[in-house]
Amino acid sequence: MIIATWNVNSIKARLDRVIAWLGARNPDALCLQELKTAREAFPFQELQEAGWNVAGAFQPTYNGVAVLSRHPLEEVAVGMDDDDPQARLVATTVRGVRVVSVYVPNGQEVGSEKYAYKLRWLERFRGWLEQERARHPRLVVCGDFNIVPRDGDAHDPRVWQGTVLLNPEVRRHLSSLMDLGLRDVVAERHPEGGPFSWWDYRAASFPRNLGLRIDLLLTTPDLADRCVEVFTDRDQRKGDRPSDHVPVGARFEV
DNA sequence: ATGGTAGTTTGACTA
Repeated sequence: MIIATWNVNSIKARLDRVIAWLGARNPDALCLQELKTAREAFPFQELQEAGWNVAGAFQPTYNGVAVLSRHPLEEVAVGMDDDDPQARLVATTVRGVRVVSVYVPNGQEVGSEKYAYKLRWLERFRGWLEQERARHPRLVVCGDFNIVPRDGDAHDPRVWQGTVLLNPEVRRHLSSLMDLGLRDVVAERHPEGGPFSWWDYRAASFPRNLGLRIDLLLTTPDLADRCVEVFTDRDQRKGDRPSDHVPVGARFEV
């Protein structure tokens, strides 16, 4: 079973690329982030015609997350609670695995209102995930965490230290999530750090490989023990109109 | 300290 995550930075701008990638990789589930479109304008028809079911949380212009699969999408949950104005979480069960697609707030700048929202969101997410995990022995949280887990996950940690993406406070929040009994399957196969999943569009960051690993798959131990391969599709940062993130995934023998 | 690019949208915001 292959499960992957990809921050596409607009599904409409990336639709051809996403459909081509789905056909080539044929994952059992793909988690998407930054759809940047209202439900009314989401390309359900194109994806359905290509064979993909969709469970999503939508809002115009910003955020938006989805899970795509050829299999039935069971027990869809949109958002952590009913009064969540930002579309940052969707969960569904695929072939007995609880799949959660998240887009953690970026936080913009330490000390800002957006950073306070990021920390509050992570706090709420921990509470939500604790309950979800209790209900689902096989669970994977996929998404853009906007947190650099280890120094080795940054091209130059000194440059990023103290930013919203890399500081002790956000790392404590990530550890707190993992303390619920979740494992970073990509990190376990790359103890030296990396591979990067995001490069800034600016300043020729990709050709200079000034990247970060911020797109993660956290799984319950049951799945982590069955993980036989992880991948980061770096080629998806190349060519015409790439996202600034690339797909990250894992194959599990279940 | 700032700017560099991209997407949505067509001005300003978010990343």
